[in-house]
Amino acid sequence: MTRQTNPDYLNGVPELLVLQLLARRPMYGYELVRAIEQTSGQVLEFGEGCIYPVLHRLEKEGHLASRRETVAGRSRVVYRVTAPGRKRLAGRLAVWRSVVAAVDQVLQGAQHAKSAVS
Amino acid sequence: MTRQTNPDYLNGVPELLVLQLLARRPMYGYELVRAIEQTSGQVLEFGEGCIYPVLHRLEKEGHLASRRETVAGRSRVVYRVTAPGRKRLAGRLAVWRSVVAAVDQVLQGAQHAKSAVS
DNA sequence: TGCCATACCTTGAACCACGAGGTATATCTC
DNA sequence: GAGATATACCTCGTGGTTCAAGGTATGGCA
Repeated sequence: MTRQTNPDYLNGVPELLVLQLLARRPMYGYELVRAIEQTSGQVLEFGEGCIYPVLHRLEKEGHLASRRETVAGRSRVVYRVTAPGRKRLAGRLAVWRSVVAAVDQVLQGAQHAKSAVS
Repeated sequence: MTRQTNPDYLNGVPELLVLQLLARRPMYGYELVRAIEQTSGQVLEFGEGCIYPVLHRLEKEGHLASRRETVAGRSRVVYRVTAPGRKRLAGRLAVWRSVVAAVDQVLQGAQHAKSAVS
């Protein structure tokens, strides 16, 4: 009960951030987990158990492509965004912005959004 | 797969909006569903199957209080926010804003938040 | 040698929005 | 007055997703 751990409001956010970060430059899973953590100032902390499944799913859907790389004896799976992936990113980004705008509208207004007039 | 219906990013949003709308004035369930739909410009469409459970849970937790009302032969359950409810609203609002800020930070920045030089 | 950080992965549980379905009354239409 | 529509309440089952925890393996450091 109570569910006091993490804040929520996060549904779909991992995928959005993964796509955006990878659109900037190819990265590997462990790196992504750290990048999200640091860049958000520790506000967003998606574990590996969240990020890896997202990566695998996106790759299976054709939105990401992966390539194995070995650096200093360590094997990494580096992901990059494909063309369909960029389209998906654009879509998810638009949805995110519209949702945030809609929530803010309900939070603030409510009185003026009724039916134009005033 | 597919899951193309609604955008997501919505986890916990219904509770936030319900608390905020009720903090403005008491309302009943059906009215809340409509209000959210209209005010958000049809972007957010939480069904009754989403709102009613939220209302019941919040009331059970003491964040809402209800009162039966009969208008034109129609029975309504009107909810209002309690003092603990207002505290919860403040908290959820703060979390929402911090999450949105964090997501935007990751979406935009990332290059300057790294660690200076490379 | 032992420990920690890196780097990958899977599994199980919990949660939540959603759709579909169910009841009942008032009003509007034909 | 018969039927459809709108109001108003409610519950249940499903599916997707985040999260915590655990599991494997290698390299660097003390």
